[in-house]
Amino acid sequence: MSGHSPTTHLLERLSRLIQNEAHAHGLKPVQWEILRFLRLANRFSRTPSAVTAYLNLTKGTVSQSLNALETKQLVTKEPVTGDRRRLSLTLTAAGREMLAGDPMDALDTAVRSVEAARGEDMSGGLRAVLSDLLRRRGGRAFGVCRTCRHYRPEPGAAGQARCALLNETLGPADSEAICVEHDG
Amino acid sequence: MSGHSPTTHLLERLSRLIQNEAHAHGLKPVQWEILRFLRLANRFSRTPSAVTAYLNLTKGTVSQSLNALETKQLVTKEPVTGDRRRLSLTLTAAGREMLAGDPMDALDTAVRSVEAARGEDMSGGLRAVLSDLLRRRGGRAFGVCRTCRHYRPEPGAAGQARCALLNETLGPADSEAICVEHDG
DNA sequence: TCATAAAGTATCGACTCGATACATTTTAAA
DNA sequence: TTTAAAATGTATCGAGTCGATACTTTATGA
Repeated sequence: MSGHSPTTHLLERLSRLIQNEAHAHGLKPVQWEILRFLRLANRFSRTPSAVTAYLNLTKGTVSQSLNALETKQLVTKEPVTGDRRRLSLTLTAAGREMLAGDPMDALDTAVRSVEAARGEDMSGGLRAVLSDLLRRRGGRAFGVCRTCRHYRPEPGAAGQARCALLNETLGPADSEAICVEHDG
Repeated sequence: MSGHSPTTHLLERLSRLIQNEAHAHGLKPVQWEILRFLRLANRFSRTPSAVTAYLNLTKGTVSQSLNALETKQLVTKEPVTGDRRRLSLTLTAAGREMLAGDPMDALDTAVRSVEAARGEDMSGGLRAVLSDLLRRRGGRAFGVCRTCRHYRPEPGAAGQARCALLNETLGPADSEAICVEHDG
């Protein structure tokens, strides 16, 4: 008997439920997650290798899944100028449309309603759990540009910034997007 | 851009991480979950249909997964006396041994450490989220015998009880086990 | 009794995913 | 500058996932 703590047990059950729900509209769980990542990632991070790192998948799975998404015309691939090994991924209009029917919206609704009703924000605890796990596994935690050590706000221009690592200018949208190069 | 709330996003990422970690020791995620369920379930609930309902899988997946677990000698199947359609599942000694190396122990460690450090118990909020989702989907929430409407404590005998639905006596271990028939 | 429901099995097809091998291109080192 | 090592992505294998569908056997209830 025995087993895991109540919270762990609930996370396991929620994880299963999330997997179960993620088969909607003819897409597979991983395909949904790739679409969600592409919606959130900045332009330096919309590549197969960033998807691989973020979702902790194998290169093979990502390559296959991207082919499936390309066939469904939800994502396009283009070569990157400057590095001929790389591909740049873009959500098509159909891809964004698909995200409007994201089955995970039900989870989001439940989470928002529970947090509002209980006056409790679980994100701090969950973020700590995720960081702990990723650190133990040696993975990167990722994060949005604005919180990165390479982030340099442009003095005078509100919302404008620069990435000191890639030496690229960042608009307001970039600053709030997920970046593979994020370094806390 | 935009997307889900921070908490939802973290639950999605944790779910992915949990899936990724669940490939240890030659078992697949679902196989691990079946082993965990069998460790927690009472004797009325160690059947393929209970596994199917609890994990929200299809009968086909459960049937296949149980065959795999039986081949690995982690689980045994026996016919049930009284209903010749049913099978009773039992964790073998090797199955319990396998659970000693459960990759989800890492999550449990992280959860316990974070909750202790922050003095925060997330189980209430997570339980509410899970209930909300299950209710919306029409699924049962399950639960342990002791909290069931059919639970009848045996007056005088500490820990002894009876199930009014199945008309069976329950020992202390049964009372704390998950039951498919659980009704809040 | 007899239709219906429930418990499991079997099969198909698309996808997941670790593992391995491979072709290109880039980067760093000698 | 040539060369070795690393990085990006693809291709293939094998076991498993999982919705869908069809089927068998056994219980149950009108």
